[in-house]
Amino acid sequence: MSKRGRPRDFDYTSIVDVAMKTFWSKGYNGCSTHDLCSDTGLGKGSLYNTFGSKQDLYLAVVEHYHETGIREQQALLESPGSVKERLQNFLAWALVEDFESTNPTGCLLINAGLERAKDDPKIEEIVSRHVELLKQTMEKVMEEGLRTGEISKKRSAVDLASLFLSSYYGFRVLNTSTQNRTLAEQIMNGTMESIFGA
Amino acid sequence: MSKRGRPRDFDYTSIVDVAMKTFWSKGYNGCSTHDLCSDTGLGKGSLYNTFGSKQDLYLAVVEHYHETGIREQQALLESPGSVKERLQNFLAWALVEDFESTNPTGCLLINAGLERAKDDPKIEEIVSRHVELLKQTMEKVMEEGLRTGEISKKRSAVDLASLFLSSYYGFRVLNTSTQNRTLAEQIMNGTMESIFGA
DNA sequence: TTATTTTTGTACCGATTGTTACAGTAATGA
DNA sequence: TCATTACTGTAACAATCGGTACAAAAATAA
Repeated sequence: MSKRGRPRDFDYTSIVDVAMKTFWSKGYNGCSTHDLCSDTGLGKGSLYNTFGSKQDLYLAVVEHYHETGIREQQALLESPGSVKERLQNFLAWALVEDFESTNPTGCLLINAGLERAKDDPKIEEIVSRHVELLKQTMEKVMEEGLRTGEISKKRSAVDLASLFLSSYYGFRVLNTSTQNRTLAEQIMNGTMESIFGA
Repeated sequence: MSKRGRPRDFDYTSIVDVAMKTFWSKGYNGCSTHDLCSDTGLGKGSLYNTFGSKQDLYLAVVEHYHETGIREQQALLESPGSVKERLQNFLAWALVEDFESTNPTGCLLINAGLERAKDDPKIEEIVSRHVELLKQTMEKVMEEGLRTGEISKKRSAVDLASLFLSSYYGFRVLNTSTQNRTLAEQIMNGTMESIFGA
């Protein structure tokens, strides 16, 4: 007695995934419901029946981006290998995202935070949650580095994580805005040196 | 024989300044020509006769933001006082901008870079130019710090400037997206420690 | 004054905005 | 089969989009 009536002939998550790329490349205000329909292949009826509104769909999209993103980031930061290698890999992954990905350029979460956090508290909540989780993971990595001596002491894990966090987000923004690969590599150098430098 | 005909009864720069705040708080796609007209008090005739198009007005706005911004930033970084004080003041200024300003929150240049650089090469050019100038100024400051010994050596001025640059932009983005003042202060700590820490 | 030039406000343009209404279709449980 | 339920596609909605046309207004140079 659970499901009666015609079942939908598309997969919810696949549609969210397609809509994600549309929002990602055009922005929230920069794309229309027509764009979303033609990209997903859905009619307006199905789209609104399933997601309610453009705003709700965007919410589902950003939530989905957050979930897959934080998993990927945590995997990179908690992988085997030295702390230095892991942080290096993290930045290298971001570099690929910003310069060589088949996905739209940049970080959707940053875009969402800047374009919509002010107008949509739920977006601000997701972004804050993501940042908090990422920062906590970074703190654990820094603690490990301090414990093993990979990071020469004198700084707290919180300070180190905060620095790495902000540098990472600046990295993403500058990559997207200027597409300057030389600068990107200088930032990677500067960031790694600031943590592991003699 | 220079100027004939009815002179406009508004000040060009003042209008750019008002339009700046409209674009700043709503984004390029998020604000309409109607918004711009009602905020500036201009009719559509005057607006289009003077600026040509929404895109052109936005360009003038971003250019204006760049010019006044880079001047302010350079003044902070080249003011008298120790290198440490100057960098501290720079971040403190950004903190005020993001949490206590009467202006719209955040950095218009970042917004412009993320929302429009991909679609408007002229926007990308302004952002790149601004970042390059800011970075050069930071490099000079770092060189001075290294020369005087305020910054304990082993790192190049370029690496130091790149780090400070990315951390600064991440700072702005996180402030705007999460409005988390505790995090902001941790980032300031972490960034300053990474440069001046023992 | 008069001819010229520019600005200004208003009306208007077709296109697009996000959203809804609804008839038609397709699956279900009884 | 049949009543019920849900999904799909199309048409349409008022509102708004960026931009233009144009006549009235206001200033100048002569």
